[in-house]
Amino acid sequence: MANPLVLKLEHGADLTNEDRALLQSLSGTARRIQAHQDIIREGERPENVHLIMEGWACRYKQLPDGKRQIMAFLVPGDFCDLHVAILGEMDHNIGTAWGCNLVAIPRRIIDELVQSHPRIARALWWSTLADEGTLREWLVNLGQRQADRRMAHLFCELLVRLQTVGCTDEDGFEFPISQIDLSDALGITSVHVSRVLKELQAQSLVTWQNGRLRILDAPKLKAFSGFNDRYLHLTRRRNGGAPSETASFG
Amino acid sequence: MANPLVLKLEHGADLTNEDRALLQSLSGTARRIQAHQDIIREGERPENVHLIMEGWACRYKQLPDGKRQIMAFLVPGDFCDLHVAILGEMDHNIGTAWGCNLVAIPRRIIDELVQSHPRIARALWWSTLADEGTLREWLVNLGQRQADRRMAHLFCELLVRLQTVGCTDEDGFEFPISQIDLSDALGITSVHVSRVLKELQAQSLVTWQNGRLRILDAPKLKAFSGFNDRYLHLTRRRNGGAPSETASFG
DNA sequence: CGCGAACTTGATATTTGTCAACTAAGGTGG
DNA sequence: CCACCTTAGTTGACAAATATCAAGTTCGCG
Repeated sequence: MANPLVLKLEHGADLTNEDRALLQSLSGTARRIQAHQDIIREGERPENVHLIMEGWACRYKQLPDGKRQIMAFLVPGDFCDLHVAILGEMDHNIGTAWGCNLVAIPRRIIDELVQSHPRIARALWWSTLADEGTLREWLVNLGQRQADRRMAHLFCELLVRLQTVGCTDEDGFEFPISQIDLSDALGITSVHVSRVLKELQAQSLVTWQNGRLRILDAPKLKAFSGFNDRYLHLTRRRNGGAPSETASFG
Repeated sequence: MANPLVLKLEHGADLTNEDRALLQSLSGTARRIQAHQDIIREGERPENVHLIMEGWACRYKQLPDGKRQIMAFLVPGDFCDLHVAILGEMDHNIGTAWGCNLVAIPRRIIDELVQSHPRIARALWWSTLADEGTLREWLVNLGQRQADRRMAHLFCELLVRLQTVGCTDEDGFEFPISQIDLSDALGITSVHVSRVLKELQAQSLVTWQNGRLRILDAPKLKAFSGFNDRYLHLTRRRNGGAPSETASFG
């Protein structure tokens, strides 16, 4: 099976075969992490860069009163903490939402790779900037859409992202997280998740059984939620600019 | 008066005097933009990098049904579109929330600066990553806090950010935006903004008159909203790492 | 002076949260 | 293999937060 990291980063830069081989070699020895474990905590300065190879993780913050907000779901091919070194320390936690295979890559390896391979450098920055775009869309989702559209929008996003890394089949994907996790991502209560979900299923938009989400009518679901995948920046548009552009920020 | 860009970027890297002089020279010829004008629109690929020197701008997305979500307020020292080149095109709009002085810097200039001055490169990436941290906190704000805390939290953030660039006086700052803009940032209606604001004023936390926001009791406001400025990454914590760290991603 | 945009206020509607009881499913020890 | 326990999910009744609608009010500005 193709490597999710390579599949993803193809969207961020024009990789060479050498680039691909190097990226693939990063994902050598994944280790298994159980569900609901923290991978990195707020305040830490991780020495390794963590890459998801399989399963689900999430970025989250926990408030003093116990409330929790999930700020991103991390799927295969996603980095947890690529550029923390520049910020100093983590300002949020990353935990598994379900069992997860992940690779810990020494920062030094990434640094070297980036210094000698400008396309990889660019692709990695692209992935960070695309994450930021996703975050912006989540903000719109929480701020402007009501619960049913909000949930539908998230499902659309996950479908597209998982398609990109080859983790879907024709009508859906493995989605083994709990309704409680989902409620923390959507900013609603788990009781309300249960009701809204029932509603989406009643409208024949999705089904979610045995940890598997089926998208019954993707176009309808996208229309319903106002989903447009532009913010994911998956379609590389030719950059007329000087060749320096690839190198300048790498 | 000190340059807001320099004041801000000091927090992102250990700048030399040469770095400071170069950054300062960027902000040469600001031009004035009226209130409620777009600076850059979704889908565009700006040729210049835009830097706010004075006034207020915001990132926002507009939904087909007319709803608008503001995703960030941009204040002096903030870039609008530093790294768009890597993403290809803007996935959101940037507009003035009020009159604004801004500088348009040719991308080539930035590219050259970054290639020859690693600390500046690092500081610019730092600013982008710190923006991302801010976005995450906004997500928590929208997802988990109710309207009064949410508004208070935003006020705290703006206070700290404006202090950083020398745009506050002892008890507040110029805040000439409309309640409608504020409502689009907080994800509530402007009617509700009016009510919540009245409440905050009744609690003697703030006053907002004649386009000027006074923070009457900052510690109380921070406690009330659960504000902690860690996510802004303004306090540089020493990075034990190898010197390569400054250069690796620059 | 009068217009229009922003803001305020009250009445009411809608969405979502809270609480509590119940059901279903998975794991563990006897 | 069953009794029991725990956790997740469901459902209904009710409460709280916020939205909507509509009618003022204020204020800058032509």
